Amino acid sequence: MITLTEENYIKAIYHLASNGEKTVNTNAIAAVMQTKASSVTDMIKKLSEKSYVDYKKYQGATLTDDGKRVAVNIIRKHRLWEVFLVEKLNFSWDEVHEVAEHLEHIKSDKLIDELDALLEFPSHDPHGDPIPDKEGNFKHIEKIMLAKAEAGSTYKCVGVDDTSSKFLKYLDSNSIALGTIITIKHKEPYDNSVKIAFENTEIVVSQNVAKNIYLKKV
Amino acid sequence: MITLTEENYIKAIYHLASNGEKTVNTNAIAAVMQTKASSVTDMIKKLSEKSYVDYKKYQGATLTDDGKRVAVNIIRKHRLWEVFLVEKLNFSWDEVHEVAEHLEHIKSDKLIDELDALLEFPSHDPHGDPIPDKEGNFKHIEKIMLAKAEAGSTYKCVGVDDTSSKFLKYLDSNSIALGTIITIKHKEPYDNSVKIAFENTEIVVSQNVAKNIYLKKV
DNA sequence: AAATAATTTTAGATTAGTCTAAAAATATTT
DNA sequence: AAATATTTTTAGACTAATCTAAAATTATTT
Repeated sequence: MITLTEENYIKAIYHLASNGEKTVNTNAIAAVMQTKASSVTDMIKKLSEKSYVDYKKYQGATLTDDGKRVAVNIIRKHRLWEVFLVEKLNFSWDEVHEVAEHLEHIKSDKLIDELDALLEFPSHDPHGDPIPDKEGNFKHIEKIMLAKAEAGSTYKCVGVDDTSSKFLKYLDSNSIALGTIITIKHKEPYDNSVKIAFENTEIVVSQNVAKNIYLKKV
Repeated sequence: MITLTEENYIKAIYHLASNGEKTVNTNAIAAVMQTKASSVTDMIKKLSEKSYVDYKKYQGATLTDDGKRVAVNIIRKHRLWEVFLVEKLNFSWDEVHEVAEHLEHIKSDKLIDELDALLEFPSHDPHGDPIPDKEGNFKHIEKIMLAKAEAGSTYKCVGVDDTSSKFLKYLDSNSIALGTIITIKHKEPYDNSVKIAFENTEIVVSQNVAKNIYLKKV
């Protein structure tokens, strides 16, 4: 049996490992889990005993294949529920994350498989993130940060990194959504802001924003 | 903040109070919660401090208005999720209870209101139990136990008491469902079994079964 | 109304997850 | 390479929910 807390730690380790190094350090986990390093050490030991992570003292943690399987399954559930909330329950993309954080822990294979079918096997969630299939395979989409896009080129918006309500509402208020076709007009070296054009509009976005939008060349 | 465990105790007390006396004793709660009387005492004290139950030592517990409000809200969520599982995810009525036990604890008003709308504001769950509205009002259906129905009369099946998978599968295998029109052919005084007729069939059901089926005169 | 039985509560211990404060190990600076 | 800073771990304590065993109360029987 795996507890709710264990699942959340595994998920945190998975996310930390996927955007960066493969071995995850204690403080980083503590930051994500909003807890103290000492608590993380305790939990890592427990997860290590249960074979969800490999752990050597002072050397950080990495997920085992078993741990990865658990993480991907939770992510599958989280993203399917997000699609459900948007498609069937009229949630907007900035409202789904928190509720999905709870729904993702419900354990029932039939529930998830039928939900998947009801939604017609969606490949991406409302933020553009890929949804793993039953076996845990995802289609990796090649995408680049807006911050790294080249001036003069045109792209399609295919995802966001920050899924906080605040950021998504900012995008809404600027009419940027998944699928929006964006041309890079100018990259300002001084503050790394970027001038972009789409649908008769031209706006300048900060570096912070530019790092949280993913594009694909068109 | 109310914990998962507290919610489950409140629900248990509500159900125990609604089929019988208004004051619920410690051992009865322990039986429902599959725990020991001493644990129940501890929890009742805690719920009493939080004003969800009235409690005097050795005198059992009763829900306060606040406690009832919590209980009815959980029941609303439970029954809406059951309808969702049957109507949208192809669950059968014997599969829904366990999953709904978990889904009922997800806290989001928007989630439940939108779910209610998606299901077109159902009045009853898959077992015939009424679904409270947002304000906690349910329409009380007048119904009688099959065991108390009178010989010679005709009724419609409107509910079941036991929602265990075992019992519901028994009903399925005998083609008894909500809405089935049943005529009482004979009540056997020896063992309180009942001979019933419906749709070209005649079967005898035991007293145990007869006590778990609810009928309404037609 | 005693005696006995059943129920309920208390006292003290246990587990999961957390914390603080101090110690140990590793990394960085000088 | 020694000193300092940072990170991680340990030790011991705390809370929520549970348990066992014993004590207290209430209910039932004789």
